[in-house]
Amino acid sequence: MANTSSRTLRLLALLQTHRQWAGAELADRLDVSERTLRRDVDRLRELGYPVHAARGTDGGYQLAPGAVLPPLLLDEEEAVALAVGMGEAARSSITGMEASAIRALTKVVQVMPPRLRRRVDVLRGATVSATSAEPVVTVDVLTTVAQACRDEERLRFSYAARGREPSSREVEPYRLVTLGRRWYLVAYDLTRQDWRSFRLDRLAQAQATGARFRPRDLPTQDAAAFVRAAGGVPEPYTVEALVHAPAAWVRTTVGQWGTVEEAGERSCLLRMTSASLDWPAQALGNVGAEFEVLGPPEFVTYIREWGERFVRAASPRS
Amino acid sequence: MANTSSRTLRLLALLQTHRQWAGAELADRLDVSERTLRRDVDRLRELGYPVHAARGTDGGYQLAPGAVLPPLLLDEEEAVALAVGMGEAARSSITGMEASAIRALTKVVQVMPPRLRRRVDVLRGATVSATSAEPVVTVDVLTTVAQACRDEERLRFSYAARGREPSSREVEPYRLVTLGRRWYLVAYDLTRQDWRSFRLDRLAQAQATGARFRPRDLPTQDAAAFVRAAGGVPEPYTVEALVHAPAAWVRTTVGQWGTVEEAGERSCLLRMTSASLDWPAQALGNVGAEFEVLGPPEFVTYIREWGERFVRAASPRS
DNA sequence: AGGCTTCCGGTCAGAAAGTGGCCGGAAGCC
DNA sequence: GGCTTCCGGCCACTTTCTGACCGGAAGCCT
Repeated sequence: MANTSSRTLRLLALLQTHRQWAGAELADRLDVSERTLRRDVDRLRELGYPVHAARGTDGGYQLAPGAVLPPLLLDEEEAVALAVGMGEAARSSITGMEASAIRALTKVVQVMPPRLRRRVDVLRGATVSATSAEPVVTVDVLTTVAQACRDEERLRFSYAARGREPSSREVEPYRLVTLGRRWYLVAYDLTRQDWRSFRLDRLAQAQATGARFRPRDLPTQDAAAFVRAAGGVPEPYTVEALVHAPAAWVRTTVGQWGTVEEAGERSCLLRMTSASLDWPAQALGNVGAEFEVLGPPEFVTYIREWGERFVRAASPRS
Repeated sequence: MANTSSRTLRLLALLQTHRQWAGAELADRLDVSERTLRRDVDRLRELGYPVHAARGTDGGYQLAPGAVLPPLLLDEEEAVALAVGMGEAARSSITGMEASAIRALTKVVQVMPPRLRRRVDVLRGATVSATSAEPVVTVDVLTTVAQACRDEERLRFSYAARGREPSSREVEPYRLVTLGRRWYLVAYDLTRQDWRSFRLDRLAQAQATGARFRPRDLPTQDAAAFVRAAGGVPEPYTVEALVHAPAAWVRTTVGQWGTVEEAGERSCLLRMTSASLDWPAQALGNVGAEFEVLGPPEFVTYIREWGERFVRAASPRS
């Protein structure tokens, strides 16, 4: 405990929690002489972390942004917040960020004591939010699966295919794919002796067996393509509507969830792809402008019902 | 660089990126003998990080969850994802988690090279999503303000009060408050010689001056109460509706964004507080059940207009 | 300007680690 | 039983770490 490396780490932790630290204070906390503290600071600098020092009456040390990212020293609360936030980010975020979000998530969850993990799941449950009532993928499932893909370890889990009893599976995980706001695992099913795709929200008790394997070649070029091609996976809807508002405005409200094309002077064509209809409906409601639904027919019905329901809700009853 | 502490850290980093590592492999990467590696592992264990070791044909070392959270070693991508995710989490999440989310966010941002910070802001811009077109608080503003509160440092910024020209302010920051999906800073304004609350999305070029101060006593008990009491801040709406669906169901869809009370056998009373009306409208739409809006009147109108708009949108035009 | 506080880094000598090599042992897989 | 892997004691040697003392430089305040 009175180690040098431990002290270096503690110093870094201290520098991360307060912006400014007086030398004497730090030396005191670390229980070393000030001379040694100065040497420790030097050590940090040699490791690439730019510790800034100010002299004078209220001088002190502070950690500045630099070329290398120092190890983050989080407390439990922060770690939980991180896990919850990353779970959310991975699920619904900007294309290209999911992978990094999951990597970060995996790193925290891997070292989190179980009691913290439980807290994460509880909090995530509370976050399902109003956006839609889709089944949630637990952090545990998400991270063990991601980890197994990364480390090329076999995976055992129980899978409840649509309407069927849950069955136990053992697979060689290949890739994690996100499609239409859902997560899928592409894997080689060892009992079925074939490639399969699994919806993560139907998967439970995921566990890496520890057995390593050499990844096989996927028949399809691309894991995402495989999921799309694999039967049984519901094709997401592609919704089209003509919105009577400037394209720029629509673009800012809808953000990245759809594509917008100019159509005439004050109108534009909005196209959104989603596994469910509630999401595009919300988006259109948010735009706040007049629009016409072009398709698909289900969406027309959906919007009409929603509209009628709202009109009824706003009419006083006897 | 050939330091012991640096090596300990690198070992930890390696253990975080792969679940399983063979001893020889690790020794090789760290460029030490296997004996020393074993000692390094021991060192980690002494520091409280439980490194699990398996013997036998494909044995190896792996980092297990333990009592202490080891420092997280993130790469740049992960750090960016973390910042984006935490920014989101802080803004819209479960009560009680914002503070930790912000602390975590501050820690990363503090050490992030500026170029990464820019990437974070770009990505956050893309996340505004369909939920609503509210102005976004930049990470920079959020973190410098949070940091200044924490470290009791004076803060200088430019503030654009409603409809007025931006003016420069110097304050003693007190507390960060989130209210109705918005962020406020409660601070003692040094030029005005009085307590003020500032909306973070109207605040720019925030910068800690470096001058420390001893926090004054806030006249109000609670910073949140102060913001609510402070004139000029628009009171959020409190929306009420009678939903004809089981309370449990409504609770799961609406999550924490509202309170649900049983009302009769198959109905419940849903109450939501929000700065804007679009949010509760979406939530009600999502529930998918019949409902009656009880108030306020603006919301009745809002729902009716939304409903009529949807009905029109679903009707074919000539 | 002068006094104060703070960080800075050289030198020294003793104390404490870290290091590789060697080896017999124990645990898990085939 | 044979293989592979981790384990940890021992030893001699090297390197680093540490606290104490110092003169110096930079920044703040009066």
